[in-house]
Amino acid sequence: MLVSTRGRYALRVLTDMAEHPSEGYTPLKEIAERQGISEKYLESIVKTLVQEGLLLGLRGKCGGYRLAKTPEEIPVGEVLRSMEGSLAPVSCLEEGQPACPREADCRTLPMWTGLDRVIRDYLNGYTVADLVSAGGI
Amino acid sequence: MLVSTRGRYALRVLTDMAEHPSEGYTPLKEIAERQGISEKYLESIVKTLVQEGLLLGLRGKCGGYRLAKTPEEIPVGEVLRSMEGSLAPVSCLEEGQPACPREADCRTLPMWTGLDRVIRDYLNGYTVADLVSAGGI
DNA sequence: TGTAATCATACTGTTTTGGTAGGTTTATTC
DNA sequence: GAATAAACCTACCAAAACAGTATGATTACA
Repeated sequence: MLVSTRGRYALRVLTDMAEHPSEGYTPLKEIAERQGISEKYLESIVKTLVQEGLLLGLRGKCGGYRLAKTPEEIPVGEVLRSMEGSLAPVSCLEEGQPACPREADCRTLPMWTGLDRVIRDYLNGYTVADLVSAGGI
Repeated sequence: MLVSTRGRYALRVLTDMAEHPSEGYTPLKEIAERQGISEKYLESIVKTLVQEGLLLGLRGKCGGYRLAKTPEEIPVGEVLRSMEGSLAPVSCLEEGQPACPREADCRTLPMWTGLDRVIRDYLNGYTVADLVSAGGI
C-alpha cells in the first residue's frame, strides 16, 4: 500500500516550484539541490510530469521547467496518478482492465470500490497550493 | 498503492469461512478448492492469520482452521494490516519508525497523515460480516 | 499405528523499484 | 559562430519484493 518514491518525489518537486516562483524556467539542478535528491533520478520523474501536462520544459541555456498550471489547479491525486499509473487499490479497478470473471460473485468488490472512492476523493480535494500553505517552520 | 495478493487472499479466506460456518475446524484444502487458490500458497497466508490471532489452527486428523472471533468482530483493516504489516501510505507513518529528520519542515506530512486516517477509518468501519452480506449473485 | 491435517524451512523465477551512466539535441549568450 | 547550459533519450544495473513451489517435520485423532 506504500506510495512509491517517484510519487513522493514528484510532489516535492511541484511543491518546491510553487514555493519558489520564478519569472522564467527553473533548472532541475536547482530543485535537486534544494530537495537533496539526485538530479539524474529526478530527470525521469520530471519527464513523466511533462508528458502528463503538469510541467513545461524548455531546453537550452536558461532553460528548465515551470508549472503548467497554478498550484491551486494541481490536485495531489492527479500528480500521484500520473506517477503510479493508477490510484486503484486493486488491479481490477484500473481503467482499461478487462472485467474480472468473478465480478458478479465477488464478495470484496464493493468494499474495494468504496476504498477507491474514499482515496480519490481525499487526494483530489488536496492541491499543491494546500501543501505549500500547510508546511512547517 | 496496490494491496498485495496476500492481503486479498486473506480476505477471501476469512469471508469464505464466514460463509461456510462449521461446528469444528475446516481444513485448508477445502477452502483452497472453493476459492481456486493454491493450498500451498494459502498456507503461508493462513499462518500469519493464526499468529495475528484472527484464526485458530488445529493439527492432526479432523484439524483445520476456524475463526477466532465472529465475522462482525473482524474489521477489514485489521486483516489487511496483519498481512501488509502496515496500512500507512508512506513509511514515515509506520509505527516503530524513527522520526523523520525533515518532519518539522515537511510540506507533505499533514496530507499523508490525513490520507492514512481516511484509509484506516474506512477499512475499520467494514467487517468480514459486511463482506459476506454485500456479496453478489 | 496409519492418516490427515497443520506447521516449518528453504528455494526459485519474475517483476518492480530505485538509481546510475553516457550521450544527443536544443536554445541562449558571448 | 562557437561555447555553454540546459532538457531529453537510451540503456543498464543491483537489490528488494512478490508470488509461488517443494520438501519435510510434527501433531492429533481414529
